[in-house]
Amino acid sequence: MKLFTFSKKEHLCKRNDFQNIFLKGKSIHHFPFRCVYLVRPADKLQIKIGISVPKKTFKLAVKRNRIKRLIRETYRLNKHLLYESLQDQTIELLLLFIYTCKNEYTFKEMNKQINLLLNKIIAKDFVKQLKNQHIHEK
RNA sequence: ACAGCAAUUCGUUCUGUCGCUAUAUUAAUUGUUUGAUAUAGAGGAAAGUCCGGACAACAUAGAGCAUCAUACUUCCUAACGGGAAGGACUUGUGAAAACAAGGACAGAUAGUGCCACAGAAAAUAACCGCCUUGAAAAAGGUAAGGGUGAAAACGCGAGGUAAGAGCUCACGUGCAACAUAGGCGACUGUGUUGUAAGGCAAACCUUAUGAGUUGAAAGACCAUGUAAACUGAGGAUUGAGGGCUGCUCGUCCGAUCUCAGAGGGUGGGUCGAUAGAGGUGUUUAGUGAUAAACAUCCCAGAUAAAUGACAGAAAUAUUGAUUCCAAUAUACAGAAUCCGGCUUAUAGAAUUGCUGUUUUU
Repeated sequence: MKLFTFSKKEHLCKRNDFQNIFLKGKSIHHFPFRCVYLVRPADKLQIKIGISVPKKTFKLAVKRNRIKRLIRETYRLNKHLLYESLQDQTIELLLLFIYTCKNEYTFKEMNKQINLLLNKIIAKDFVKQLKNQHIHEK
């Protein structure tokens, strides 16, 4: 697998997925983001992400597009961190990045923050969480 | 040369690396897909969603009322509340001729209503004044003069009269009708006759013309699903109920019906949907909007939503420096069924025209 691609498979596309994330997901805060995540059992490692920039803080579509593209680009360049560390785990990981800052970040700053955020995510023990979820459901 | 106004056009460019979406070709794969190569990939406003159409649904003719929109003329257009050319009006400049700008430019003699303050009175109006009658109080006549106001008896002169008054007349002004000349027409010129107490329709309203409603989340097909399924109630041509226009009528459907309830499932794909009232160029017709003919081109198609990021160079502007340097900035803004307009936002650049100032000849 190539490292720096970002195709449609890795996008969140279904409306159900979004609803599920908002209903059941847990969140990590790392300024300027709020990251909501949801773990599901699966055959292989699969990571899907969505990006959301609220209309309240950025009223112009141009600015929202710009921020989305920056986040997507920085994720694309940093996502190998996630894949390398979670290689062996058989889970489906849904991530939703919500941009909460009111100012625009430059590429360099964004890159740095995304890097830190991904490291935070890696530190979580997803397998354990999955087990706990199963127990709760039962 | 500079500044201002108006109109039109454009609205950063190039290279490299890494990505995204679509299409075509090709290789692999049962297939879903994956790889490689090539090509294409936001705007003048894509925006506001304000008008007008195309398109689709509402089984199917229609009528009236209500409601909404429009309102000088002719033309353009698929259509328009848009545009072009013109007319009258208002405003500005000007001695005039003329030039420029502006817009909800039908009706106030169908009716109702309103007209702040001031003023006697704001629409069948007499306060002061003037005149007549009368002893007086008062009554009557009078719109010449005064005063108020945004607006008050058409202006001015003569006749006339008790005083006055378009009461009469001359010269003008406005309005209406008719005739006549010009113009397709709005309208303009001239003449005759009549008439003379305001304004507001961006108050209701009247007249004329137009509009069936909804809106791509329209709609069609495929897949999934026990899906024309279950329970209860209603109802028979003497008409329940329904047919996506607010009401009335008409008309049509009408048990494979309607209403209510409980519970379950889907919420995915393909089409619609990108070759069009298309673009570009030339010629012809027309004052012009625009139309016709010929040639040529194919030019975004996403769906939690592609069209990007980084690095370097160039261009332009500003600031600092002072001689080829440095720093900063590069507007408004992102397609979502598609077209034609309107409106609003917009750094900067170019062209043309007009006006002003300065310099030179």
